[in-house]
Amino acid sequence: MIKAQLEIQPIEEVQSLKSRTYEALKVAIGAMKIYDAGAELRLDERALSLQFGVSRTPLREALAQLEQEGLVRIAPRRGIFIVRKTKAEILEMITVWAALESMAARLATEVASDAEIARLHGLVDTFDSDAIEEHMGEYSDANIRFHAAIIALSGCKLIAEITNGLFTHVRGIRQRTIFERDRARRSIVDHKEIIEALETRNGERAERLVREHTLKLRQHVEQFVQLD
Amino acid sequence: MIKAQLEIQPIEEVQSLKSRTYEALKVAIGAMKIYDAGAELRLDERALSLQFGVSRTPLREALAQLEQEGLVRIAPRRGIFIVRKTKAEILEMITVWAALESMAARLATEVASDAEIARLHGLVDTFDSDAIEEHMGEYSDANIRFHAAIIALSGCKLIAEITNGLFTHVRGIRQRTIFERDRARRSIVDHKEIIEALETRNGERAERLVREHTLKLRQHVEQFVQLD
DNA sequence: TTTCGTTATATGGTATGCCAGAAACCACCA
DNA sequence: TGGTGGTTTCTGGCATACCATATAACGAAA
Repeated sequence: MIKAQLEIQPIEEVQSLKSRTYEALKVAIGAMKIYDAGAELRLDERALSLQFGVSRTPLREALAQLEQEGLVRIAPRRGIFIVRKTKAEILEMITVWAALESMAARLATEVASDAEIARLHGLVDTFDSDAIEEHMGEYSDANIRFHAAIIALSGCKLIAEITNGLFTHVRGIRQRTIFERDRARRSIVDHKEIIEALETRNGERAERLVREHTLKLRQHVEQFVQLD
Repeated sequence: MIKAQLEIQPIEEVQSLKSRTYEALKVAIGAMKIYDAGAELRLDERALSLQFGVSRTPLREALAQLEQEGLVRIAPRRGIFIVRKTKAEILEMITVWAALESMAARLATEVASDAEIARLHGLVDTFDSDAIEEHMGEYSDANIRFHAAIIALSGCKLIAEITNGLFTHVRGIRQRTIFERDRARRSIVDHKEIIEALETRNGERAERLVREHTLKLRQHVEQFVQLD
């Protein structure tokens, strides 16, 4: 007998103003080109509360969370400032990223299924052609997704969480990072090697390749990106 | 000519109630044995605001930060609950720790001075004797400081920051972790090997040793610590 | 006695108002 | 004209009052 079951779907949980304000602020800050000279880094509580249409209380709680996350700095009776990361801090973030993603690669060789690993090809092989420079935008996206995929394959939620947090900060820099032709091409070669190491379940090698790959980025940023 | 200079010292910066409440709550939560069965995990805003002698506003901002940090969960109109980490989450934290500290060890071989590395002996050689079991408390402290020292030697502030955050969560577990005699003894052997790798500036080896050392802890917790 | 509906209460969510301190502004004096 | 000191204003910190909802308590009906 077939029961006519009620289609139950979770009640649309309208999030609190605090959390919605938090998200909105995060997006807004992410969209700002805070590294452009003369960018306005000051936030005004009252102005924001008007813009968002909420009172200062939930707004301030959202700001407290963003402060904890390191996105803004609250100076008592001075103002609220978007934090501009120094180059040294960016380099540290990339270093931490290297540590975490390489560990993720090692874990992936232990826990990911063959099918899951095989799916990585889709994020790399597309750009096999020599016409990379024409698809830099797409490549940049695929590049990010490739690294996120490895982290996902590790099954370690915490690594995903932390690297996500780092990404929030590094995103601003990305706008100013120039991928010259050779870097993109060599990056693809690296990615293929990484996939191969994962497929052969060579944890040691996968870890090393990912680490070295990311440290190349570190070196590149250190050498060519000007911030301060 | 010697000037009679005014001895200027920075004015005692009285922190905001928010940040002081944040610190106090963090300490209070850390001191709680939240993993004991029947432990009270619910926090009451109004009661806390009375206990701390502050209004709910700064208290709530502090709680918002703790929520961001993952120490508490705020359920709308239900209550505020101290987050009990699952065993799986603890294991992930140790994994992340392994990734970060091993990277720190690698960095330390590149940037730390000989003198700084030599100072590590002080945290290990003391326990050379076979009477470790009589000084478990001290050893536990020295053990923690040893790992913190390696991280400090890397010069990477971000690694220190993240591992500190992890430590806040793992501290609660530590109370329930039994260090049996052999683990302590073998731990000291590991530490000596690590120091030697650092002294010989063998980054590859230092990284591997630290990683394996921490993954041993992971394995131990996975096998012997019961939480859920 | 049990169950269901109603009411009361407890608890977090939000708005608002006032306060204190910092910075900007301005007037006055040298 | 330049600098100093007072005053105003702007801004975040904090307290409090009220609101909405989840849960508990209670009572009536079956």
